[in-house]
Amino acid sequence: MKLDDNLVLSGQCVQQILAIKDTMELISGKWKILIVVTLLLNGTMRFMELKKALNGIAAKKLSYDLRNLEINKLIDRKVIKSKPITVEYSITAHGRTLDNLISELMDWGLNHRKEIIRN
Amino acid sequence: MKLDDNLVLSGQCVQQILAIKDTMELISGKWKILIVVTLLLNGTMRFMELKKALNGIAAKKLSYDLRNLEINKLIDRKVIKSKPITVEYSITAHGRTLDNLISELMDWGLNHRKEIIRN
DNA sequence: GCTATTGGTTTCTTTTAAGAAACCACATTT
DNA sequence: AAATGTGGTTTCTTAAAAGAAACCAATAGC
Repeated sequence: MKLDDNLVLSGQCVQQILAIKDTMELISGKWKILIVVTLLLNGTMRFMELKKALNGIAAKKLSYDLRNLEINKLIDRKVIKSKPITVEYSITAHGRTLDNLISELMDWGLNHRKEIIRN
Repeated sequence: MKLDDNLVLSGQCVQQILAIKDTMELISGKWKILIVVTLLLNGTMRFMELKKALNGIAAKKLSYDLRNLEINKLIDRKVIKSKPITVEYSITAHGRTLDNLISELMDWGLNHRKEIIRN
């Protein structure tokens, strides 16, 4: 019976499916992946620089997403004791490991657009 | 000035960023990627089979997501004139091109878990 | 004393995603 | 006649994500 097969298959790859869910949770949302890409492209940036580069993001969303990315060790937050105080954000080594995934997202998206337009 | 540099950089890769957004829109949500993975693992499946394999999805969500995936040519919907009527869902050739991306999501997620647990 | 800059926080509102439950047409089985 | 299986739709409710606007502390410049 097919349903049993499904259950068996699902049972065999719980870890893999959880891994996919984990990744999706981390990168999904309207701004998170764009924040990462912006930092990858520009290197170290300050809060207001990011806000302007991301054109349209609310300060609340930016600080919220930055905190989330920091908790997950994808970006680094460094407070500079200047006057007024400035804060520098940059990608961590672990964050940089997202580049393959981001390339894949990009390549697939470009190809998908062709596929959808074609027909 | 740094802000100008950012604007220039952003200007140079509008297409790429749009491609990333496109892909994210297509795969984000709680169930869509799981539907694709389930169909990749099991081949052709009927509505009720999918519903049971996805353990917990509401019929409304399943039919909504299936329609969305079909519109984007990732899955194929085939009505079989049996009694009672049955409907078969399967991945299209284009949908199958998601496998690299899915592997990348999985690999990154597995590695991320190690990274987070480690420290 | 007034205004601007920096990096936020707080509060409130709107939009979007998701879930639960009931319903439906059609056909078969009991 | 009633129940069952199939593939949904409809309606209502809840939860989560996102946006807008006001506010704030510290400091500097005018």
